[in-house]
Amino acid sequence: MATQTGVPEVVVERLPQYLRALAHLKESGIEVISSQQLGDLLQVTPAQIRKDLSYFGRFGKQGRGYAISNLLAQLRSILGLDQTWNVAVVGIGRLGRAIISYPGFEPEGFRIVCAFDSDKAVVGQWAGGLMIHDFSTFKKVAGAEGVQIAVVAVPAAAAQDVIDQLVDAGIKAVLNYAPKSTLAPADVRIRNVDPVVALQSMTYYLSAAR
Amino acid sequence: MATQTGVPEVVVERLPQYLRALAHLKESGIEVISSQQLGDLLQVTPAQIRKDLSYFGRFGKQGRGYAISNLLAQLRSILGLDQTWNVAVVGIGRLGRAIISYPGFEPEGFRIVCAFDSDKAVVGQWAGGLMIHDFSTFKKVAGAEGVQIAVVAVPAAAAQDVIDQLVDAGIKAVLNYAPKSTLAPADVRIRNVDPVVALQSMTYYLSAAR
DNA sequence: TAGATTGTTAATCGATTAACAATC
DNA sequence: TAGATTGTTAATCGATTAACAATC
Repeated sequence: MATQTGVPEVVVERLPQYLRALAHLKESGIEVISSQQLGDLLQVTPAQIRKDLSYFGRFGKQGRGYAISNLLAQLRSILGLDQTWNVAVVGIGRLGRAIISYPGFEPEGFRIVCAFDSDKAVVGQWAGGLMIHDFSTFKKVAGAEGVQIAVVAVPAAAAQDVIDQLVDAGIKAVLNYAPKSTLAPADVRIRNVDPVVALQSMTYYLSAAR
Repeated sequence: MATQTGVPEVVVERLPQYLRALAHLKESGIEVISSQQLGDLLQVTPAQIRKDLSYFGRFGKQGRGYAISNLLAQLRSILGLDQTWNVAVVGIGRLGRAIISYPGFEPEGFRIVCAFDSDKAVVGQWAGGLMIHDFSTFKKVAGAEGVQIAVVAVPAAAAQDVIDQLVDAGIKAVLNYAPKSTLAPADVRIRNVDPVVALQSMTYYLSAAR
């Protein structure tokens, strides 16, 4: 039995970029695109696009390129975006409320179905149409709501503890807005959204002539 | 003359992570740390930490490790964080206002000094203590304010046009919140903050058993 | 001094790119 | 058919890791 190496994570992370560009092209009425043209658009080499796609199947036609509608559907299916995902938001402060109100999730199939906080003064209130639950009830409430993904928007000092409890409740995917690098078991995916860290690596290039 | 290869970008992007962990350790009163201990904390190999740091200098002591205060100061200096950076926010909708009000930038040395929008109904209003300028006046106003970094929070459809104009005004670093991959000259750094893209690569691992 | 840990070189690993036969 | 472009293999490139002499 051959060892299943799997698809490199860096490849999986590029697929949503392809998806977005293709969706945009489709809206413009374009029906077919070559790896060369898509590469020009995204500033990656055509070889990389073809190699990336080849991990998953053969989606193109020689001499012609890729049918955009078909490739879109294939990528959506590969990424698991042909279904709706139920999301819980933990930490309903200023940032958590902005996340709940952000209109960009729902059209992409991410439905925020419940909200949690551990501050008794906030629990029981409503935010963006959702009742705020006590975080200590996460496992029960999130389980009942079929939550598969958690968004963490708590203060840095609380982030690790919250993530430990999410892991304990069986959550396997966390979008972390807390400015803290956190640890989780290898089978739990964490993506950090951290504008300050993003800025801090750009200033390196702004300082002096580099 | 040897070709100056420069520091790999992936190394520069790890430095803020080191910085954050070290700042946290310092607050806990810890004064010295080995690459082994820091690696355990961040889940990277000690060899990687030593190699990364070696691009910039020799900051440790054999047999002992790194003096945290000193390493922090060195990293801050390397990243250009021993100065304040002036930031402009472009696009003052719901998201732009949340960014202006986000309390995490100022303590890290990123000062939001001006705000822009191109909607005449919004220009002239105030948001978070800043008057909203017409984006057509960006070059003049941002120049006068000494802006070095722009944050883009406009709709996807407007993002490329806005970034073109920022580049034209001499901006070399853009933090892009618009859900769109954008192009810019090689000497202009762009970092994308895009929670939907982050979610879309996690769902791959959630679908089926991978 | 003995023990620990750095800084750096060399080996390994994995990702990207180039090249081209297959084929639309 | 001639031209274009895929899918895939092999070559290249670059990043990570292991190993260890130097040295605190």
